[in-house]
Amino acid sequence: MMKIVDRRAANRQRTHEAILSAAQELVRERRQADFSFEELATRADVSRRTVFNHFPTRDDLTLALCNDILAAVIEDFRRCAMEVPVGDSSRDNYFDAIFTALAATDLPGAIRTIVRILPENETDERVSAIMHQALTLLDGVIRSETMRRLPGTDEFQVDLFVSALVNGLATASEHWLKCGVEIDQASDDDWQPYFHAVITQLRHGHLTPAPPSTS
Amino acid sequence: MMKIVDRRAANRQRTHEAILSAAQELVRERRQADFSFEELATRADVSRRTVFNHFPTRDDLTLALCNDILAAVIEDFRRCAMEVPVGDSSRDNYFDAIFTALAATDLPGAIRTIVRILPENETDERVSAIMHQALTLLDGVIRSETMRRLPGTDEFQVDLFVSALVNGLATASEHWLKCGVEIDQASDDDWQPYFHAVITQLRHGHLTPAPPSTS
DNA sequence: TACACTAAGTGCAACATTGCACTCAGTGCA
DNA sequence: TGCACTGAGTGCAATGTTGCACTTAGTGTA
Repeated sequence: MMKIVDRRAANRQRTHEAILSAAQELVRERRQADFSFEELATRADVSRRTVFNHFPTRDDLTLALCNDILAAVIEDFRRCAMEVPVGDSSRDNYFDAIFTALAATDLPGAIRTIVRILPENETDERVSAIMHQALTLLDGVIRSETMRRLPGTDEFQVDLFVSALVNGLATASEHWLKCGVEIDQASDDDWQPYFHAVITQLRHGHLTPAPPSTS
Repeated sequence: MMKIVDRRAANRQRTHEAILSAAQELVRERRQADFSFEELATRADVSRRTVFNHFPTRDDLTLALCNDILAAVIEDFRRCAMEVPVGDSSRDNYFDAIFTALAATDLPGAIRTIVRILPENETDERVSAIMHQALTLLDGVIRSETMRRLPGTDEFQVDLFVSALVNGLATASEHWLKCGVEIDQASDDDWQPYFHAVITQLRHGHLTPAPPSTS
């Protein structure tokens, strides 16, 4: 058993994760984030005061939860990307790999969950901003995978692509939310046209006519 | 999930128990108490300073360990006593029940363990005192069982019996330790004559000739 | 509409753990 | 025999958790 170098930091981290883990558990059971901080504290086996110490406002907790949800997607992406052979460093090959890995994650599930945990009276702008911020967490992992598959690519080019992909996904999620289908009842299939539109535009550029309408 | 009224007390208790539990684990693995406080802390997942906060000296820890070992015997006794029907409130019936429950505990194992965890250079007097103190923990449980099986018995009579039994066991353990057999290698059968001597004397009194020699 | 209740949020002090540096005693080795 | 090392033990301050009391905002009900 390894001796822990900084037990204080480790304990604090453990408490932090226990709170987040408990919150996720409650969201899973409730289908929304309607638990009280008291309830969360009990579930996490810490005091209510401690929950506030770690998450000064409910907003802070909500954002952290969103990040956690995306972290799971990132982990999925990483694992799936590892299972796709590197190939011949062609752009086509690379696009296939990235989109295959992305498609294999539960990104639609994550989007649904994020919507569910936001307060019901949240403004569209606020929902959109949070979704964008969460999706930008994909930035790093996609950048890494890009460097791995297309070594030597100009950094600016990489940034352009990654940025276009991440923002494309954010935009797609926005349109999905506005499509009129109750997001909580939406299936993964409902998300596919939006996802497909993003990857098609990225492959062929914006001079190519848009794919068939998503509605 | 019940809300904990005093989380501080509960957490402190949990830490205390984690340390004791870890110590027991190390004793079980090592066959003696030769672990460092550092090692104990790591096993208990607390800091070394915390171990000292809970057990200011190694002696304090040793005594607490002895108590823990006897607590297990007490729990055994309680469980076994529950399985023996109350009967007719006769003295004979009562003696049978108490001695049956006692015999079903791992009292010899507890004695062996206690000896093992004491420092090798501990004096006979010290070993004896610790053993006595530990065995007196049986006092309460035997008293309760006596009141349950012989309701209305004079309290003085109860005290006489309980005291005679507990001190008899302590004396028996002392003689067992002095019998020349390496206690660590002793079997439960080696203990039986000593145990038997105690219960016989308690049943019939000291005017009856002593049972056959224990050596 | 006023009041009671609930829950988020806040300030502050008590408490328990932790880190760190140190002393002291015992042990082993050159 | 002196020195280096190890582990028990100690003092003290930093850190994180906890308890408690309070404020504020929102909600429901008589």
